[in-house]
Amino acid sequence: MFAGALTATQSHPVRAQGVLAPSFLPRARQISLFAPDGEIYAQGEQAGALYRVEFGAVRVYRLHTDGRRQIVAFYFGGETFGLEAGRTHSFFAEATVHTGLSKFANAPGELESQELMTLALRSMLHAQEHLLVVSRQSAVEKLGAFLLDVAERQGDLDHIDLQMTRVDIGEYLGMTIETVSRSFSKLREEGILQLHGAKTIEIIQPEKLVLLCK
Amino acid sequence: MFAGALTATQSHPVRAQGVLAPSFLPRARQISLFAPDGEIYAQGEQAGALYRVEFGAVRVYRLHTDGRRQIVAFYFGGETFGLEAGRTHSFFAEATVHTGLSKFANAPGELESQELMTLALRSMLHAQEHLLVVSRQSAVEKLGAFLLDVAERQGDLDHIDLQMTRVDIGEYLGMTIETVSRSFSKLREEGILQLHGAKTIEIIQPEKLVLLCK
DNA sequence: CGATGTGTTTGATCCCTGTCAAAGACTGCC
DNA sequence: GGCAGTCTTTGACAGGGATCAAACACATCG
Repeated sequence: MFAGALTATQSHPVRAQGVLAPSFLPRARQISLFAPDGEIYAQGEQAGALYRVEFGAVRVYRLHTDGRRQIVAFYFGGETFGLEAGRTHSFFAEATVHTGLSKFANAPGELESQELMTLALRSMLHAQEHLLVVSRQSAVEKLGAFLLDVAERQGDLDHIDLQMTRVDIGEYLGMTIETVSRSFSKLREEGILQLHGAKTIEIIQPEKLVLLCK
Repeated sequence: MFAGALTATQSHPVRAQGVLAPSFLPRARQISLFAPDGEIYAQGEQAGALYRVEFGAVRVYRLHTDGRRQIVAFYFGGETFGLEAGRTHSFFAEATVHTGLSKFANAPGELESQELMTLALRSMLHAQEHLLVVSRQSAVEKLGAFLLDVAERQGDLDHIDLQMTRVDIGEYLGMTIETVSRSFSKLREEGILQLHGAKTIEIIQPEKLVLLCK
């Protein structure tokens, strides 16, 4: 699970595409590496650090009492996560693929900073956006909205590198992997997108996709 | 894509109930009254105030482009809402019944306060709780979880005064009014609850309800 | 107190998605 | 490069909720 830590190497600049390159945080000295499914933190653990994704991707989720998993967010390169309301984590965080993270200490007193407030409000906003997507009616629309979100966050509106499995997508959108797969097929059949392997996606007709999901 | 904001508040996990008399905010001088469906604020309007529900209930919602409405939160007596990430509201807020609100000024500079940060994070937590309920789970389970939430927030675990219509509940839980109604009937048939009129509910077997909804 | 309109319940039917099953594609490893 | 295991796709089927429709309760007002 834990994949050790790589010292030094401040790694590539990382595209700070819009989302939260926390310039206000102390510069990280090292990057921790995580293998796929590697645990970053668990529910109940002491919170108090922020993480920035240098490369790879992270899923943050919660477990239902019946064992089902609800993924509440994914984080990609350049994005920051880990902020918590209390002293302990109320979610689990894992890498979905080989992932590198910078860790920033975060003393409680610093919580008052304007930037952290912004981070908190954005998380709140994202949670609400997610709610709107999940409560959308059809499976194809959910998937489409998800793909548009990922494309925008990855900075390329035509090509997506899905750094996660169908299981992850299903648990994020609240549907089974079969339905996820069928929805992909439907979008492909309609000429909206093309799949080069299961995880490399080309959006052929972005306008059509936007129309479908909005 | 992020336009802005978020209505925050108190609710779920933290059972401070009725609390949330935000001592750090200036005391309100008067109570504004709203008729059922009365608009409190609209999407796009200037934000910058917090509201506390004195009596009645409030729905906060967003409109999908297809005209469907997604209610993201209800607020009852003693609870506070209206916090926004940006300068404008990204949601609509309306009274569901005859409602009284106290309004608190909230200058932008005050956003750094620790209390407001907590409010934002709790709001995020509530959104994610809501997500767990809405995605997955059967209609009966959704309704059950909703009723348990409301009962706890209203302070009486056995009696609920639903200050909203079936339409509101449906738009909150992501299902049609027919399904909401059928779910009520099912819970009644199983002896879990009893309805005195459509909006006055008595929970006969709270334990059974908890078991059902996990 | 009855009338009208709104809100709720119940019924019948259809379709989407979950479930079970199996074949096909891809990846990592030897 | 070939094998094994995992991930993905596709198919068949069933069930739950959406949709369409109508009867039933309830509130407000004349």
